[in-house]
Amino acid sequence: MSRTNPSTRPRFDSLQQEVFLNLWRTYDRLKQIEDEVFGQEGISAQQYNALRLLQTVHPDSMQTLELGRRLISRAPDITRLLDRLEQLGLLERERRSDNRRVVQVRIVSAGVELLERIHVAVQDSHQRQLGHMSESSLNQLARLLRHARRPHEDLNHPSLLDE
Amino acid sequence: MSRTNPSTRPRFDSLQQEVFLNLWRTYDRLKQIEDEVFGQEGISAQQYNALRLLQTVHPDSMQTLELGRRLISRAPDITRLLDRLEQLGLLERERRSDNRRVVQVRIVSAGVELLERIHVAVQDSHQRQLGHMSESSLNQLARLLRHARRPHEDLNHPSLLDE
DNA sequence: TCTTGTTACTTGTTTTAACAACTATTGTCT
DNA sequence: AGACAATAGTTGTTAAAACAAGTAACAAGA
Repeated sequence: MSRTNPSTRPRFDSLQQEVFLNLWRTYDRLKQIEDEVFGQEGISAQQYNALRLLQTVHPDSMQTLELGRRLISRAPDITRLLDRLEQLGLLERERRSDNRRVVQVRIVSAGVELLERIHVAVQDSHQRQLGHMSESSLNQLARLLRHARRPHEDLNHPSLLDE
Repeated sequence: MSRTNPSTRPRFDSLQQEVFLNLWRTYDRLKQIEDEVFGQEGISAQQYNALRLLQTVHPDSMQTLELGRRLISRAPDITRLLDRLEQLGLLERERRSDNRRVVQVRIVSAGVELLERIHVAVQDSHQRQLGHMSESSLNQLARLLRHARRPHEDLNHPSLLDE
């Protein structure tokens, strides 16, 4: 509880709590902005993220849990997330014959087209979210965020966000 | 798209996107840590937050939508959030006689006791989340997070996080 | 080859979240 | 006073998240 000057922060129990609450609120506010874009296409940010990952390996496929691990946000419900995208005709799944436990997931043309269709709107939303910050502030913020979560990342399965 | 050196970030469409994804992932990882604490008491972080706000005015009450506006994360479903806390016997609600549209919410003793009971565990979780960062890094991070969301805050209804 | 264990999902169930539509009250304008 | 708008919640409905338990397929050792 290294508070050198309590009078400046009377409403938090600790500096760590203050930072976490700021993180939570900032995420919530910024998320709302990009959710407007995804809402218009009828998908969620998490679903978009899954499609993006599949696009990086297209026309190859990726196995279900591997995809789940690489998502920005953890997804214990990866099966049904993919169910919905499959029902929308955005991807296809196939059980692998050499190991029938594994299900391979592949984005299909309608999925690629959706990504292309909303690409500009997504970029616009990121500008609206953070376009008011300088490049150096953004780099600094990214660095601090990575530092904040580093001890909590699974080193065996780093996300594409980790350096 | 002020990317001076694209080769260092080949996997993002923009610096703004990179920062937002880092924010999302960091929030997700840190949230998981404190959710363990709340899970043991059977409440959510958002519910805990509502109780905390009510505690700040205890033994006075606060009206429903005012409480909803002050939550860290927006809560369009504030009615049912309060329903659950009321069913747990942690708060009480009363329709105001001088304006029967308004419902006043007040934390009751069981709610205060719950907050006292888990206070230490919550503080511990914040230490586990961010205890590895220096005080100056934490202050810098808090400052950048406030800067990031400033244009998106409702100036008419600032949260207690805003300076 | 027959357990026993591990892996890779699936399913069931319960909470939450999000959005829209709806009700009850009060305020305002004529 | 009556009409109309605005306020403060509530309810209905659907989608998504979280957690636990269950199933099928493969792996490894006795």
